Amino acid sequence: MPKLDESLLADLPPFSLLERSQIREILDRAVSRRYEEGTAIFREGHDADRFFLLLDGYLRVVRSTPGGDQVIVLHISPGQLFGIAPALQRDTYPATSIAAAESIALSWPVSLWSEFTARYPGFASESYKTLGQRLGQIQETLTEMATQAVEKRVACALLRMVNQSGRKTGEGIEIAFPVTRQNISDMTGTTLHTVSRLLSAWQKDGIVSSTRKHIVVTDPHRLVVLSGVQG
DNA sequence: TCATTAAGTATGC
DNA sequence: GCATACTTAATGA
Repeated sequence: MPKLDESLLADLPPFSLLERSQIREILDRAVSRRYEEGTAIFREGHDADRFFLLLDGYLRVVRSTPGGDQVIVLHISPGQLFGIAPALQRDTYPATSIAAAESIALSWPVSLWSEFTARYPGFASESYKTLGQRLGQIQETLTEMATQAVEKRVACALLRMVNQSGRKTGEGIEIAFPVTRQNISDMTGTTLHTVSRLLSAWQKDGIVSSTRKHIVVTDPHRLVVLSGVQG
């Protein structure tokens, strides 16, 4: 187990109000683990015995329908808590978390949740704040799915990933983790064929540039226009 | 407008 | 060289 430094947590919202010594206590009780791309950190319906913090990498949060197809509910970026079933009064995980890229996460036993929220100022409020933000985002994409045409949904999905993980390159802003057409169709409720056609067309128009599992948005503004922000 | 089917090419371990 | 990712056209709801 590598030695963990306090500076890992000091700047993250759930810990930003804490003393150095408090962060040390929290870190001393954490387990750090690395996850290969494609690995599940935990699965929907399983016993929620731990909660997690993503230090590095990206996660897909996935729910499976009875029919067998899966829906990508949201993505987790570094610095975010996840698998916080105890905050939802649940004893099983409501969704599956998969490493979209190689990732590193800390985790603690759920038994520590009540202790953390009680002892550390700001931990609880920050946790519920991120939960609230996630709920809002899910509701937004839900109404988007119900009301918008496929092209707009795919444009929105790309923009969301860019906003969450985008890094600037020479040609534009690239999505920082591997994404397939299938992944995007799982986020937008369409087929990989439709996503492929849209991306091909946008590439021809100079809006995006993509290779296998890798997408760069070369003209974010036009993608925003396609996403149908009203105006 | 979009899913489905089907049949192909490209890419990377 | 095989599995996986991706492309494209045709058809029909």
